[in-house]
Amino acid sequence: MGITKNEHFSKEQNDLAYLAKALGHPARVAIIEYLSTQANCVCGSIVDVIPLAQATVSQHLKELKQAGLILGNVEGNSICYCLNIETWKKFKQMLEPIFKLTEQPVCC
Amino acid sequence: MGITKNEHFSKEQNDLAYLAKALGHPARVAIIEYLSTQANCVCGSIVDVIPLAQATVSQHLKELKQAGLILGNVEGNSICYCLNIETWKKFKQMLEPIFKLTEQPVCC
DNA sequence: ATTCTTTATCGTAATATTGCAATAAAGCAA
DNA sequence: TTGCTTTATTGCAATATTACGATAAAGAAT
Repeated sequence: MGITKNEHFSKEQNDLAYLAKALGHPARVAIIEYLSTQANCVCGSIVDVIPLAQATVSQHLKELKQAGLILGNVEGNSICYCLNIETWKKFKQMLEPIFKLTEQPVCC
Repeated sequence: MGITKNEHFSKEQNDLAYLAKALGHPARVAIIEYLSTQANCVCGSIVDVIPLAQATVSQHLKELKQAGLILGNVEGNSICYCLNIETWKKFKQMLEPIFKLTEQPVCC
């Protein structure tokens, strides 16, 4: 059907899935990686860095913003984007219990 | 178009996106969390734990297997699933550079 | 005022995803 | 063998996603 049955799952499960889904496209990974390598917020260069049409990049930025993974501030003519650290902290916390298991010996 | 233009992005970016996408559904998050709370591999109870039809659960398990996030071994009548620790290690390593940034003060 | 730059939105087409009923396949139980 | 249990696969319908051209909106530059 294409529609996800969120209602059967916990808020935490839906939240983690939503963040993971937002990161689940190479263009959005590229945007996040680009932002993470810049010391400050990035104004107006994302469209030049991502090899997709401007409309498509804008759409991906919108999704990342909706998921809370990035922030966008209007700065005169252009828009400055940066990582939303608070959301990334939550993302990290949600994955940590599973990542912890990778430090232990394999069970089977 | 629904089709993703992978070829414009690096293998690393595509790999990370693929893992994130595999986790980008609450049912798949629920499956992973269930497996992560069991001490050993889980044989035949996943269908009872996930509130979706058997065919749908099977489909989600297939996607997780394809992404390498879980392993499935035939055990007589049923199939035993467990987390694929090696892939989770890679997943962790790929996210670590971004997660590291959450430990620093916000830039702007 | 007009033009340029930058980003968002709309409309559309192609493809992917989600979900389930029905059915198949493969082993166990009687 | 016959039936039961468990999981996979097929086929289908409904919805979501991806991508882009065209256009709008808003400020900057001339």
